[in-house]
Amino acid sequence: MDDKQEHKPALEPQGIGSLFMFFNEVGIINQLASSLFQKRLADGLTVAQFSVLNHLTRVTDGQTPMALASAFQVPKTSMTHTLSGLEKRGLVESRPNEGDGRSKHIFITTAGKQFREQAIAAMSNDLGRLAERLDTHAMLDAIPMLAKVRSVLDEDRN
Amino acid sequence: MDDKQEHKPALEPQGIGSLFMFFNEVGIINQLASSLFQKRLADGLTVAQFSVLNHLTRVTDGQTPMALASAFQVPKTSMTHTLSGLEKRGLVESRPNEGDGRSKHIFITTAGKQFREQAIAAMSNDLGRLAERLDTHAMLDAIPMLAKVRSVLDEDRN
DNA sequence: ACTAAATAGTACGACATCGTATTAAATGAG
DNA sequence: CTCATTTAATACGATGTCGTACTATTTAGT
Repeated sequence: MDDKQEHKPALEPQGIGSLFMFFNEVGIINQLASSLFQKRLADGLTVAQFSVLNHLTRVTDGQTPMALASAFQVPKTSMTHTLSGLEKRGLVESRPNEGDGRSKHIFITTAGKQFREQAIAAMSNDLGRLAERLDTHAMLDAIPMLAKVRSVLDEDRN
Repeated sequence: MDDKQEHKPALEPQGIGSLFMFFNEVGIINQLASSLFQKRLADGLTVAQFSVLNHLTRVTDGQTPMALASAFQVPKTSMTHTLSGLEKRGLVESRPNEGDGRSKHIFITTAGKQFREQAIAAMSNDLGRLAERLDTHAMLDAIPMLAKVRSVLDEDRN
């Protein structure tokens, strides 16, 4: 009787260690990739700011700050800070949200599009150099699994 | 003649986009996992500090700060900061490095080991809950690929 | 319509990260 | 042995991130 746990043993020690290893690798990859990208961004732009420009171009333009915060899973206050830097440099512009006076819409500007393209050009050499040494096929195959992990983590936090 | 680039086209646009997507997912997973772990760490300890305790326990004790910085791929100044917090709380202790007066060795203390075990216990519920919804097998299978990406990024930065 | 609760965004403060410069010790060239 | 170079660690400052509190506006319940 008492050899059975309440719910379940959570996870055998080995599995816990392996999951730690997984998140550990993810953390280091993020660190290294971010600092690599950072070096290619002119004018002191951050990776977070570049990601927003990228999102506005590749996914949808005219999003609200809140929608952007949700898309990147960062606190809204972080997004406010990120956007303020972009707006100060004229890479995005905000327009009022008719129908909701609390909110606004963020649009990428012509300068923002140019900046993004120049940044991507600067990064393409790095990506090409890395692609020679990486198993890009395995990386792309892993994207659905990563997306799944992401969405489970997202739903889990309350 | 002039329709050929200097080295190579770096990467076709589609491949670039996919790599961005890969690093994007990695970034968000890291964000969500870190904030989840953070909540379970008592006394305001950071994930970085917990990772060091974990490393000293699971890999090697008595490392130098420089070796730890290399293991986690963070700047040595970040590691100095991380360690100072751990030492202030008595979770690690430093002893002089006989044979090299510039350096020192970092050892986990009994309190540090206890803290780590308590933190892992606090996290195991979360990990178990997540493991029910995740394809942990696919995640573990991906670890070698992640390690490869990590090591290529590491060797690449000069 | 009216008031309470929810929501978008911001202000502010705490702090973790990291780049640059500095100090101290070890290494190497001559 | 001496001096230049390299290396380990730290001090310091800048800044990105994020939690808490606040304001303004919308939504909902009665």
